[in-house]
Amino acid sequence: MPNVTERLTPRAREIVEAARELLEQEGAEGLTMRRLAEQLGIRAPSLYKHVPDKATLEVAIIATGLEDLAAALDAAVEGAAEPLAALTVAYRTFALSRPHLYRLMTDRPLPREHLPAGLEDRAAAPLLRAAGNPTRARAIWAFAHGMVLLEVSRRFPPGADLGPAWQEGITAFQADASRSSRKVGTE
Amino acid sequence: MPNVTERLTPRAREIVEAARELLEQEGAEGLTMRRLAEQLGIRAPSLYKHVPDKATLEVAIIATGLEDLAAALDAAVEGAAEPLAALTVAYRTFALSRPHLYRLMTDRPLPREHLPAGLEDRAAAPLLRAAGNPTRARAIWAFAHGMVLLEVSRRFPPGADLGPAWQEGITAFQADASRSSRKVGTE
DNA sequence: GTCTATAGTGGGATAGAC
DNA sequence: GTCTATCCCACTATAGAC
Repeated sequence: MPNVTERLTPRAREIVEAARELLEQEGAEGLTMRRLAEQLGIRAPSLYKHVPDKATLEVAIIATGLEDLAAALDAAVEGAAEPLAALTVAYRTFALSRPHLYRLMTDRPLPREHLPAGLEDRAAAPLLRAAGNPTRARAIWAFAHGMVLLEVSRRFPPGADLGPAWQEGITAFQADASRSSRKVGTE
Repeated sequence: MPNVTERLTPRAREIVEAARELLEQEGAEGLTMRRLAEQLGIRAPSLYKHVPDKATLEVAIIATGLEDLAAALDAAVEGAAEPLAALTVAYRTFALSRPHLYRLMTDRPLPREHLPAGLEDRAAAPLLRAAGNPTRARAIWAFAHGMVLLEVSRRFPPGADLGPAWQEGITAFQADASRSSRKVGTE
């Protein structure tokens, strides 16, 4: 299983695209080779002429998701007055608009050996820049990730207003940023 | 499917206990009625004399996990000089020592109708007290939840030192707490 | 409380023809 | 590039005997 997004035949690309749609409509359990074939109007065994197995297909889906995330975050910081706030909003929007893809992307260790080189770094770069150092970037990522997952898993009490909670975290980390840059500069 | 932890026969309790162990050893996919029976030295159909179905069993597992979490957090705050720091440490310890149970507890909406009354509130109370208001409690919870999940999913870069990231978040929210209590008091 | 037998469903994947 | 036929696996759950 070599790098996945590269050297994908056009037909394979269509299959990955259909798989993403199916995943989003039906969730991870609904993503089966049989249903995917059905969505494409073919039989399941035909898929194996274009994709070696289901695991490879999932890696390809994850790769497209990371590409999209990187693009969304890049667009969000561009010329933003408050990069941290802009990034968290974009991150939340990304995740809530494709919750099942987001889960697939974060549920498991990244299949780094099978991802295009530099992709993970590209997706992480905007936040790393806004946060100033890896430690703060990780803390802020964790906050956003936790908010998003608790939101899509509907684990907060029903009716909880989450806007203020997001704002609370953003404010806390912004203040922390100025305080810690006074103290230690960048890491 | 009525409230689950109450009115469990002794044999049913043993089954739930074995299920928790199996879950932790094998992960959520390894928790099947067949394997559970095997662990107990019986056949799968025999389980159904004691437990109505698998969904009920999962709810019972979640309930025991919430009980344990509530107890761990209560113990952590008791007499702690820095309740917020103590709580995050206890939360992390809880989750990392039973990652699959933790996932099961947070993956999906809480089955509130089938949980003992007040259990969710009991588990949430220590953080709510330490945070001062629900909004901040939610933000801090999200931070801890995100850290824990990224940690157990091994999504951080390999070798990343996560102690500083935890500290960063704790510090940020502690500072935020004093600032916002000056401004608005409790919610 | 446990068993055997079994129903019913659905999954990933391969062989080989067209 | 797609098909049919098929294998083999695993799962939840029920019926009914002991």
